Amino acid sequence: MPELPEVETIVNDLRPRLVGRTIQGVEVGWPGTIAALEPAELTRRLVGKRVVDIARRGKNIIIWLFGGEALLVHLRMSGRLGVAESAEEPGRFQRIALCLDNGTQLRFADLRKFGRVRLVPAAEVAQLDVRLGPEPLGQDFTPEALRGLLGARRGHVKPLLLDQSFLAGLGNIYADETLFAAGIHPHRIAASLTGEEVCRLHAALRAVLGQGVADRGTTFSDYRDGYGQPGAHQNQLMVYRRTGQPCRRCGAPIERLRFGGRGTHFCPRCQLPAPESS
DNA sequence: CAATCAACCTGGGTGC
DNA sequence: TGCACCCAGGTTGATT
Repeated sequence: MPELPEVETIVNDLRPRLVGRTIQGVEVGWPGTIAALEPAELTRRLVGKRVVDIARRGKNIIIWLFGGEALLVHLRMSGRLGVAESAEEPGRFQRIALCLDNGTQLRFADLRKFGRVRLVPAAEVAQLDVRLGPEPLGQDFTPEALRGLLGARRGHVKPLLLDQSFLAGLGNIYADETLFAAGIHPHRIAASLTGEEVCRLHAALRAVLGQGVADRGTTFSDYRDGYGQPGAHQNQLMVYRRTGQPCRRCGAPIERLRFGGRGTHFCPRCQLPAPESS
């Protein structure tokens, strides 16, 4: 499900209902979600801890606890995170619930069980900045910065946009939509982009991700915001999962390619391949 | 460095 | 209804 705009929406939704709350209990529905940690051990270390902040880095959700540790949440494909009244039915796919001191619960649900909730020291949160590329909506992410990143790369631009160590937060939907908005064919070699194309790509990243946030994310099936509501950006998509349908700009049928197992959607007329490349 | 593939999981959709 | 596929917002590690 969740790429940068979805995770950003969830974090902003949760902040006012989570910060300042103290954890009073932990319910583990599926131990795989907390990986190596025993449920009893997690409970022991969480009960009594107060949430002091919540933040996003790439697609990671960082729930800061008093004392310096943090819960690092990754939603992967089908994870959901929200606050609900304790009295509400848990739902079939609930994996973890943190009981809070005001009668609500922070609930993590995940149909496919790929998502993870890990209790980590501050040093491990800091490691995110080593592992991940820059934030595409950040102040220091300038067209020049993007040009510098692309210049050394000989690979195709589409899979590069999905590489979290290259740029943090893009997933399959927004990568395809960004390349359409920039008018760049997904098969182009990154280092071959002209200065003008790099500027268009930079502007497209900002515009597409910004609109995704403004629309509160893209919902196909699993994604819900912090209140359990679907997003609205699925109505704005130009190419993603529109194979065979007419391009909303030029009318040509949208085509689909595959890069390392990931479906890639593009308009063959609005996103021309490089003249000499194949 | 670049690319592919298998794993990790469950469910929806389609064609026979 | 059943069954056999293919598809899916992600990441990691092995392999070539």
